Amino acid sequence: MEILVHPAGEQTVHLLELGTEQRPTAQVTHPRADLARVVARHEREQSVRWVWADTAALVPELIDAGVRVGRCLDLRLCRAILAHAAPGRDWPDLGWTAVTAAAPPGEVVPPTLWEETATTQTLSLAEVLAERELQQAAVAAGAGPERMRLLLAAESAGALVAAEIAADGLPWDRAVHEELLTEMLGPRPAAGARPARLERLAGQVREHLAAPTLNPDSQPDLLRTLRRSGLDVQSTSKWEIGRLDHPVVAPLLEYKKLARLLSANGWGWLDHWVLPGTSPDHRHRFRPDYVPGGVVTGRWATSGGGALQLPKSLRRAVRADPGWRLVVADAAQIEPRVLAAMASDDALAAAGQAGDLYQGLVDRGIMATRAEAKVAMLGALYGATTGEAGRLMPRLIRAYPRATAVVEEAARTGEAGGTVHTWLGRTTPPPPPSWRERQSGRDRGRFTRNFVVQGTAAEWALCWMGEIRRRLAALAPLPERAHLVFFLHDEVIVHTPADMADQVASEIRAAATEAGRLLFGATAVAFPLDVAIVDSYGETD
DNA sequence: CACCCCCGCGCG
DNA sequence: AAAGCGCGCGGGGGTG
Repeated sequence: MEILVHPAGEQTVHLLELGTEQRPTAQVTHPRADLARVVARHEREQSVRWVWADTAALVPELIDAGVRVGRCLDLRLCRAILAHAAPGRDWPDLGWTAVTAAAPPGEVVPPTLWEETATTQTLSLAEVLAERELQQAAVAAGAGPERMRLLLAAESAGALVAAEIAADGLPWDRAVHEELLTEMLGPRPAAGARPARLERLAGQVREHLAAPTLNPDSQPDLLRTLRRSGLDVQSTSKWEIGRLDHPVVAPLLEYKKLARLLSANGWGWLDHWVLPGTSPDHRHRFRPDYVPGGVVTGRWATSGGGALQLPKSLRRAVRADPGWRLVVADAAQIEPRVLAAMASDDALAAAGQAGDLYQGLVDRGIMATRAEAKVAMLGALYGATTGEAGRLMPRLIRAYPRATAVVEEAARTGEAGGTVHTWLGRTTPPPPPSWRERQSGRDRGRFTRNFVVQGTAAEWALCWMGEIRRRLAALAPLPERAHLVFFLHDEVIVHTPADMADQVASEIRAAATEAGRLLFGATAVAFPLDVAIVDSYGETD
């Protein structure tokens, strides 16, 4: 059954059973403080799909109260998908344009910001009910109602996962992180000062360039100084500097690497984003602020913390609690596999059957080396026309005409100003009316080409995670339940009691197969994972 | 001072 | 200095 939850102000909350004929059959009003208890009772008694405007606005208080829900429908996220899929319908403005950014931990948020983001509070019950009915009508009238329902369910499950990861946090070993920083940068400096190692490197750079006042953090200053030293560079990128023959290259590249580490994940980041866990025998926790559906293609984004850019060099600091383990799983070559399934390309499916799809291309004599196979495949997915990828393209098209036709077709549609959609029906926004003035058709074509694959891969990942979440909930009750703690496009980390790690690993594998079946039915495409059971994320590099 | 853009680099 | 997609983030430096 479906129950709509609608907070009315700070004090009360309405619960409405949604009848099969889309009309509410029973409405109950509770004090807001009772919400978690009421939700928990329903969860115990029957299988419920909760329907609400905004998961991020409701679920954290349930989690705080120790209550987890099985399924939901997040109307705000569904609206974002449906408004693009059915642009002809008359969608009222509900103030849902912006993604809700949660406050970083410990941050004092100005009240005005809260007022701007807490837009769902102002909606009336009637508006939410009307929205729900509009959405159902749009789904039913759409090109693929079944697929769209799966997408909306998966997107909503993602919102639950994101809320739970924020609550549970990624276990983080502060001491390991601090050791790494000290090792690479030197001891923690006074606020605003450069760490010793960086200061030394800056000195070497200034010396090699005979520029005693150079600020290596200033791109204009650095570019000017390099050119004045007779170095023919157009930028200060490490790519370009790396091919120079000059004694400044080594210290400068090292400086850039370490300066990046300091500014992105230094002591400041650690203080701000890694906080004590809820229990004394826990490690600290990094709580990523994921934004489900934050990317046009349907990938997640982040808003603060940079969880999706966690440098590999720091992954050693991600460590399970004592008595717990991390199960790290990533989907091997998910984008080409998804493409093979979309195109029913049995030849490409067969190449990926044994495990490594790129190696499969080599074994079949299509490409000479694995590196070549990867470059060619990524080139096809991204729309490469020149260089090595462009040169290899004809061989790929000849070997896999069905799969390559899917992305070529998406590119042609985009070049002509059309919209394309993913397997489950997420649609590109239309190009703005004046797009040709600012963007070439080729640019738009590369975007739509990649959209269908990146977006469908994101759908697979959502189904995978939703299925993992469902299976883990069935495995054990809280608080000893294994739980998702990290997500990175095609990779997950589950934090699990050590004695359940093997079981968790096999559930994660089964979930991957199930995700493929949910999206594509009986497909010839395999969705293998690389799975590792470790104490530290760094062990998987 | 707040705001915005550019650049460069981390991730997939 | 990217060929070839999608992002977030921080620092510098300019503008109002």
